[in-house]
Amino acid sequence: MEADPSDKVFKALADPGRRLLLDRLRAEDGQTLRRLCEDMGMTRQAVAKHLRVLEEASLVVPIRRGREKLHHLNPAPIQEIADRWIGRFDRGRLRALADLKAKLEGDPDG
Amino acid sequence: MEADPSDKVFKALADPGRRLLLDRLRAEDGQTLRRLCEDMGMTRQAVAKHLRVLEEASLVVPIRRGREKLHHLNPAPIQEIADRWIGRFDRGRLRALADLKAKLEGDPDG
DNA sequence: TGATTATGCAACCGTTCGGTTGCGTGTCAA
DNA sequence: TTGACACGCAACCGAACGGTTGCATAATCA
Repeated sequence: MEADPSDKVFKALADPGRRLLLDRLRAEDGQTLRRLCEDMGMTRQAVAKHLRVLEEASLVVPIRRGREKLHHLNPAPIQEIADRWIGRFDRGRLRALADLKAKLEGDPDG
Repeated sequence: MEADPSDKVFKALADPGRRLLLDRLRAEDGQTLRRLCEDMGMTRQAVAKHLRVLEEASLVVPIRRGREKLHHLNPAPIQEIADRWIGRFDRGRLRALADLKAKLEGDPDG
């Protein structure tokens, strides 16, 4: 039902825990699940679920190394969103905000 | 519990319907609720709920005009995310993707 | 005034989400 | 070979989500 491929990325980014995981992988790439569980305040299985969501959004690429699974960050989908989607709201439109503020202040009854 | 002010923005962007509403407001700013309901495939109340989420994320600013409510797009929070958060995953890191691909291809067993 | 229009409010409902517990499987090391 | 370690799988649970229906309220117009 959902054709937009970037939808998974948006949904994956919607959770603060998952954003934290991305931050941690950015700080140190290729960490193991056990390692990523530290200071997350939740069980290993919960973290594994979050990582799975990130994997399905292609934000994290897992590499099996013997009995452990190294998680690698893939920033490409985020850049894609920044370029394709957020780029639409370019800085030129930010001028509209000033206009809006002026309108709000000059027309207090709404 | 959630201190991050940008969390609401991420969550608001997580729904494709809400992203569509932002797109429509980008195409034509200051639309009424009734207008925004057209071709959304859901009831007015559902659209109103989505708009409320966008308002609480400061992505949409409503202005009452008599009995109707004009919805104005505020791209600032999106730019904020693009600058503050997505900016961390700068293009320099995209080189890591090539390295990762090489690693995956050169080490097929994972 | 009275009908119509634009919106708000609230209860309700099925599904998804974030998290847990419990158990199974494969890998490494003594 | 045995035990510990890293991980996967699945059932379960409460809360949040996306959407509906029904009714109330305020502004406009004939």
